Amino acid sequence: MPANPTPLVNGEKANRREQIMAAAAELFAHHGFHGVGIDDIGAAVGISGPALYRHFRSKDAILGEMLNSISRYLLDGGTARASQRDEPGEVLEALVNFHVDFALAHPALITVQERNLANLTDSDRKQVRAMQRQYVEVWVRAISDAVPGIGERQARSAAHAVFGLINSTPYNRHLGDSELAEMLCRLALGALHAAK
Amino acid sequence: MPANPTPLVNGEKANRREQIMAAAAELFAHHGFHGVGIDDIGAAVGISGPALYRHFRSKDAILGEMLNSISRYLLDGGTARASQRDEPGEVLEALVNFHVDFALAHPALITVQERNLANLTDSDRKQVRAMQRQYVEVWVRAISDAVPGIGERQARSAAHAVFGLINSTPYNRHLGDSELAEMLCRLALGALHAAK
DNA sequence: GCCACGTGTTAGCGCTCGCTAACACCCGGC
DNA sequence: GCCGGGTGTTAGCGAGCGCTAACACGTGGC
Repeated sequence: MPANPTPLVNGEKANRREQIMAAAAELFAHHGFHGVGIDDIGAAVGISGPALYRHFRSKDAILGEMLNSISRYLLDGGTARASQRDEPGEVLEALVNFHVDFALAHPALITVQERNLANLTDSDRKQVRAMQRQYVEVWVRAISDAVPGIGERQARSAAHAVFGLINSTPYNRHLGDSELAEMLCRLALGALHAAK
Repeated sequence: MPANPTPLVNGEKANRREQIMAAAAELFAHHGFHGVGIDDIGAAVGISGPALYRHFRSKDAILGEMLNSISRYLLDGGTARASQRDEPGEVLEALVNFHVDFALAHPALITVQERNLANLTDSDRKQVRAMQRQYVEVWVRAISDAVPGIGERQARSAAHAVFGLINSTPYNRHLGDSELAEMLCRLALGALHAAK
């Protein structure tokens, strides 16, 4: 993996902005965007309510930045992995591994991205959707190349279905991480090979 | 534009309660529970806000009844189909078909059930979770029987993953219904056969 | 020593929310 | 003819929301 300076969100000794984003991600994932108050987010990082406005322009901006960075991370990582390999089967496997790793490492972000598109500002939503579409296209190409005789629309449906499969990590805590990762990869590839 | 999906327990002429539940399902699916107001739900069925309280005790009660009826429908349908067949492969196939049919017919309900468990009353949540757990157990048994050598925890993870796959229908509108149904069944069974 | 700045606080605004109160109308049964 | 139950209306309550205002305090540079 090429050194990616943007650490996405992780909660330890990050600076305040990143702390806030991590806490907000957990809260949004659990209660939904409208179910979380400014005060809740503040309390989760040990400051109180309005102090957030020293770091973000608005509550919408927190969600906007969160979804933008997730989409960008997936799109960049996906295109990199797709262009780095030649054999169609390998490309698909690399994409599956990449997405599984992300879903396992950041289940809250997966949840937020899946559920809260509708709560974005118009302009944020436009940007996020654009990146999501491009990410899907990376998968569609990979699937089309790896599964002989599959149509483009079938490939797109299969891609969405496999996202659903992999993104089940938030509900899927019965196995250890590495065991679950292996299982999800096997399931995803099994599904894709049965697609045509 | 009242897109009206046929209510779960379909009385042929939908009475007010069912109308309200259907409208609320669409709205909850799109905006999230806290993103929808009483007035929005009322407006969607042509009455205004507080008139809802002639039919439901509270906004929570609407969600509670919705999730309860979904869970009950899935559990009843799943157990029926599982007990009606003998061969393990057939049981699994029947379960997949059943769940796919439901997800295709009621994408909004699938979305709401997936996202809004946390917004339920404590007692409602307890009931719904109990039924969901039982439904998962039906699947776990079917998978354990049909996939030789798979462990129980692996089967549970596979079940959740396949739910995620099938429940992708809300994002998956590129194929016609019957084509998508066939695709999802094939993907789900392909995944499950690759589970061990 | 002092000022500018970054980061925190509390008070409170304007608005929306879920819900109740009070009232209005329709309609079937006696 | 009238009464009562079912279903609708509008007005308005108390609470909670996102956000701003006004102020406090520590720190580094001159």
